[in-house]
Amino acid sequence: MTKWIYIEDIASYEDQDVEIRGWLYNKRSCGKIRFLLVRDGTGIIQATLFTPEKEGLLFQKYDQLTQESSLIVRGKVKKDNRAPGGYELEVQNLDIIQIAQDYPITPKEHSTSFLMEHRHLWLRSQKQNAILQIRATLINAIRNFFDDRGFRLMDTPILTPSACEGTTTLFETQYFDQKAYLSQSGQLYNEATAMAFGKVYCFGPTFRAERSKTRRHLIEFWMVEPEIAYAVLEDIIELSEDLLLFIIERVLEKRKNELDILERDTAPLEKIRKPFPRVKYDEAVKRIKEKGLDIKWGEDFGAPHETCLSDIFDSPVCVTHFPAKIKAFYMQPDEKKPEVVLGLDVLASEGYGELIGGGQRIHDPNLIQQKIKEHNLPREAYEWYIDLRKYGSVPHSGFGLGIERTLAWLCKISHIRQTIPFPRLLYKIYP
RNA sequence: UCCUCGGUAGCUCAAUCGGCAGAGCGGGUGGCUGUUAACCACUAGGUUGUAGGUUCGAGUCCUACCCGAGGAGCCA
Repeated sequence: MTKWIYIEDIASYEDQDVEIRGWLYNKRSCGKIRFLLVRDGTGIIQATLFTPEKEGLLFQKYDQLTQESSLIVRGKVKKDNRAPGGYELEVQNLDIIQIAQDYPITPKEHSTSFLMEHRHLWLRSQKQNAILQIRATLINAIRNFFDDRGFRLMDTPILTPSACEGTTTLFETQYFDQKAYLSQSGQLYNEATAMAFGKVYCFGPTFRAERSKTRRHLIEFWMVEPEIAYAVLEDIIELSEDLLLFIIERVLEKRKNELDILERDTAPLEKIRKPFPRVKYDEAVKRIKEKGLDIKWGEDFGAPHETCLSDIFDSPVCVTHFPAKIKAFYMQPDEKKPEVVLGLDVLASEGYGELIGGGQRIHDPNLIQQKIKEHNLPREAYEWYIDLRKYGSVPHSGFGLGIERTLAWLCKISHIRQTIPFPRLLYKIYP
């Protein structure tokens, strides 16, 4: 029996007979030599066919093969500089599993809408494969980061009885005879688990029913949210720096090949060091105005403002101390300047916008009740949340990191829809 | 939701002033002993998004609708 191996491990099998199970990526011929490009999900290898006479069995099989036909090839692994990837397989034996008829994605350019309609097949293409390999590494790095630092994983519910921050952007669904909503953040629940476990994180999908249609938005996206009891703003600024540096380092180390496939220039990522530049909202507004953009104190940043800020610094930037009225009800006011809150946004470099949003939460029981009232939130839905301030309340802080935006930034790809296997976009839920 | 642009062969696009519907890729057939999105020759392939209208004549002009792309607001 020939050993079944994966293409990513091919280098350890030089001059040995192996079996590869995969699909035909492309084929070429030149006289009495034929080339198959076989992919198996972990890579692509060139397989060569030689036959003295053209009517040979291998050539008959070659002629039948079409793009994305499934096949098993057996042969000897050879080092050869002429082969893409440096290794090729001298085929002795070829089994056709199924002939694919008229595979729609040809080795030519296609429009985005066509590729999105065929997302289930587009995943097989080399660049999409590279992006999602990096996604898996990114998620693994994030989990390792928190697990190794003693954070407890706490899964927060996806079906929730009320809004986290407001009610306009939630997907409503039926929960037997009452209404329920798809979670847009695990944060409020994490404030409860942090009081039970000290430091926690949740990792899961979140849903926003906003009618936004930009390269930075998904309707369904994944977010990791750490929350730490007794932590203040400064603590989570440092945590966010350490997290981003760790994932950059890990992705550069493990996914060099995939970043090459994506033609990602990694120099800007390699240059990133801590501490990141820190600006308070007041100063950020001043810097944006100096660059000639229009913004007034009290306004939230738009996409051009975020791009402007990240262009000024050659690194991710921590923006803090925002006006209270543009931030969520639970944000802790600054003691020295109560009209601003101890919020944190980390903006990516290279114009990729907000990666992280978070801050220090209100721990005073009277203040939290006052804010709930001011924001016209239904008090009965927040009784449990108010309890957290009644029974051993402490200062606490946390943030959320968007997985897809982080991945888009790491890969430097233009649109977030390529960073998740099956993106949910405005009005688009197929496939 | 608003603004801008687009819809022609399976795919990506061209078609001058309103005047014969075209090419590359992919498919099929044949050729080539090291190809790199291989190449060369031949070949099949069309209700021009839908519905109206103007005109001797509409892919092209007008109206409505449908679908898509890019951007804005909001956000991670």
